[in-house]
Amino acid sequence: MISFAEASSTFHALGDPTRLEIVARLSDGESRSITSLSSDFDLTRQAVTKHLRVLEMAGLVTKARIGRESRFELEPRGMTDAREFLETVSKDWDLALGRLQSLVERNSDPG
Amino acid sequence: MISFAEASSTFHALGDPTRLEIVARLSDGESRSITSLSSDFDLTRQAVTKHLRVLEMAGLVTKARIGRESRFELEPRGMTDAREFLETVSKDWDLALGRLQSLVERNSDPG
DNA sequence: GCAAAGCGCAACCCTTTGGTTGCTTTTATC
DNA sequence: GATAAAAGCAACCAAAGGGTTGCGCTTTGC
Repeated sequence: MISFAEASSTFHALGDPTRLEIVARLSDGESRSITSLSSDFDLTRQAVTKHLRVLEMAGLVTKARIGRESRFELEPRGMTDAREFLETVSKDWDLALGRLQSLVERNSDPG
Repeated sequence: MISFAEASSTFHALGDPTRLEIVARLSDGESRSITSLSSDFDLTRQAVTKHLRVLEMAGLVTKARIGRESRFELEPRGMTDAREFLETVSKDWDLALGRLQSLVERNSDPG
């Protein structure tokens, strides 16, 4: 399982609208340069660069220098880890609710 | 589907270690008062209150005033929505990768 | 009815963050 | 080899975030 620290880092990276949209744009599996990504937003190249660094640190994208370009692509492992974290919490909840439910049924059972 | 704005709000709420742990502690399905939750952390009650407000705004927990207590419990819908968002992105990626894969196979096919 | 528990509100403080501008460095291209 | 494209680096700035303290309000309980 992914650690709490890693999970919160991943969620923090996804918790910005611009970064979330960058991730969504990269979900077509293709790599993009910083300039190319910047053209999608009303932001400076440097601002986008900073966002990409945050995503990279969280393990959500990977960077590759190709010629004079820095190309970024999605690292699906990061997202999978985050999903699994949420699934774990949800399962805990479901389980607890199930126990509660059976407890209620047992108590309301007049047998 | 959940909107980008909602999703980034949810991820932002989960992107803090303290808040993530609050969510985990509430995953047993039971409600807790602010003072009770505060005792789990080395933080002031007010600090925890602020975190709870962020979680509430993101739709991850619900608040209920009972007597002199404010009891919070997990709202699993918020987490489900976040999970579904990540699943969508992952599926897009898988799909794109599938297309890429079949393209490669077609081109390398000597037939 | 009074003390204490639980909470809300407001002010304040320091750090992080998201953004900018300006300048240098590396790589293509003609 | 000069020019332009792409990116990196550094300084700076305003706003948001996470935290605190202090005080007042409601509910409980003796």
